[in-house]
Amino acid sequence: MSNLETVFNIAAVERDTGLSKDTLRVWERRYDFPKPGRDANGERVYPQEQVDKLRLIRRLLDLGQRPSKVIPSTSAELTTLLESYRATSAPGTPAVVEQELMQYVKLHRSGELLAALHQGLMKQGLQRFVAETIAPLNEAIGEAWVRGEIDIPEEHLYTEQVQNILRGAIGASTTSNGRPRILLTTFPDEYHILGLLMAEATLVPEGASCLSLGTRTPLADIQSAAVGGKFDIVGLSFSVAYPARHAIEGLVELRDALPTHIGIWAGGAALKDKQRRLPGIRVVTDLADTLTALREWRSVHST
Amino acid sequence: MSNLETVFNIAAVERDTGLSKDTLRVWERRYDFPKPGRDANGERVYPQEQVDKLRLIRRLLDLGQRPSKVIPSTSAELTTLLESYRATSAPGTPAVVEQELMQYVKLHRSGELLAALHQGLMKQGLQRFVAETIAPLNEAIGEAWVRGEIDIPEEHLYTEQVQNILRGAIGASTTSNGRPRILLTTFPDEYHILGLLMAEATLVPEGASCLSLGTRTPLADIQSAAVGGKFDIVGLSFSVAYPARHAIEGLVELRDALPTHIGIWAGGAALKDKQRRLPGIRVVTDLADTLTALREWRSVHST
DNA sequence: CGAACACGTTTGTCTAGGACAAAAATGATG
DNA sequence: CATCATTTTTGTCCTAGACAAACGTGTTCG
Repeated sequence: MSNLETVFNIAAVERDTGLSKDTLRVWERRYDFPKPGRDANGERVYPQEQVDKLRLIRRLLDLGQRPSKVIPSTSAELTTLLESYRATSAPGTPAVVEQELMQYVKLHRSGELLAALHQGLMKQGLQRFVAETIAPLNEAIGEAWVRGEIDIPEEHLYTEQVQNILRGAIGASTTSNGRPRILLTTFPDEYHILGLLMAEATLVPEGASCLSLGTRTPLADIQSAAVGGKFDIVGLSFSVAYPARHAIEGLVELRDALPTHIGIWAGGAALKDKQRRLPGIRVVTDLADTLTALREWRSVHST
Repeated sequence: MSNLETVFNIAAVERDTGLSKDTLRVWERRYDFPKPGRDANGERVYPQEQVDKLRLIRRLLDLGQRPSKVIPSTSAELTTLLESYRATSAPGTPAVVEQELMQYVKLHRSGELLAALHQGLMKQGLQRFVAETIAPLNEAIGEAWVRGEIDIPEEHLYTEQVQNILRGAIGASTTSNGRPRILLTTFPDEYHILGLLMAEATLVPEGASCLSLGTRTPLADIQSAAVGGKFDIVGLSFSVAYPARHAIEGLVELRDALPTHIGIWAGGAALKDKQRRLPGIRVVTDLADTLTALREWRSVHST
């Protein structure tokens, strides 16, 4: 049996952590971490543990820490630090159901997971199910991922099951003539689709007609699809891992490329507190705010 | 609206064209194009026309052209070349329904597309719908893409709608205790999911219990998921675009990493005629063959 | 006491050319 | 014709220096 000792090249680490190749190299130069090995060709080879630590660091940077502070710490210290954030922020979200679902993910109980999700959907209805079950669960999964408690296949399994549930429910309640007409997609280097599906699941029951292009649409194509399809709004989703700077640059460029009568809504953790750098763009802070944005649009466009 | 002379920095060009910064710089060195200006800080500044030409080039590369051939040409010549692709490969004579669906894709009639797909599903049942409608349509879409008749957003739109339909239908007929237990996924650099969904839609009605991990699962994770989840079979899907050599290497490595009692099924256009280089792996030629493989497994494992 | 400004530090991205392996094209051989 | 070996093409990685934007800190002023 061959050894599948997991190592990563620099491109893979960029994908997994959201830290650019340039950043990874300059950190190595300045802070002496990460310290990858080299293969026969002199190219960097990152072991699993260093990638894990980089993910922890990335998470702390998103929380406002600075590289020089966190990079020298050990993984254990970083985990403690992350948990201290967790303690301060989470006000009353006990969620027994959430813990149960999380267990199914960790134990690969896909059957039970699907059944429990289905049950939640039936009980709460699509919108509440998404807002009260899926969204918090997403966050819990993200945190567990950073803490190394869950793995890629577990995250894949989770994403697949949620997609199965949400796409089924969206398909059942879809309308094609409602207003506004909303085009949903992501930028080319964003792979995460759950944000889009959650937005669609929130908007469709309100009578908006949503069209999702899935992930990874080039900017020029977003523009031509929006104009050609006579959409009122373009909705973009950014996961935590998406570099805020990229998001802002891309959004500004898109705003410039679209006629002013087409609105842009941008949502996701990467854009928290970035509204002031995004004139002409509606930053959607969470799913409830998505509904607020919808009401705003309708009150402005009612004649 | 945008100011008269819109210019782009290298990061923006990477976003807009999908060509990496490294590639842009090395082309400039080797082919003397693109030839961006420089700002006060000595950094590249790309004018609109060069970005437009880069997009044309990108498109031609996707169609199989090589950089050294196309980069020296003018934009006008490239446009002509692109149009020649449309003219050359005459489309065969696809079925009437198929043509109708294709029209919906081209015209962005997502509502009608979804309705027609739904109707097809109701009329034919899941298995026949997949084999007789979706599979040929997939091929027609692929050909139209090569001919330049459809674009990235149209392909995305198609993929999304088919996913909505198939996931809904699979969810409705899923069983969790059937045999064999099949794990479905793709290798890390394969993004296309429709092959997996079609396989799942074919197998689930036969009473197999399928678990899809979605796309892009690292080899080591496929291995641990297959062993940990006590699966009987691992199913991999490869789209036309997937390099056959990579597929073969990966499959051989996976075969080596899995215990012999776990079967490997590999399907997709990339593996046509490669069976003899893949000992211990069942190459599945099409959807009908998938059912044959299932029957084979059951007759061998019936006690 | 808080806002506004100036200053030093931190940090990410850009630059140049060199190098090399994977992929494609080409030629040779069964 | 198909398979194998060789050459050319092409994308990605390398090093190490530079600099502007973001950030933190200290100072001054209303």
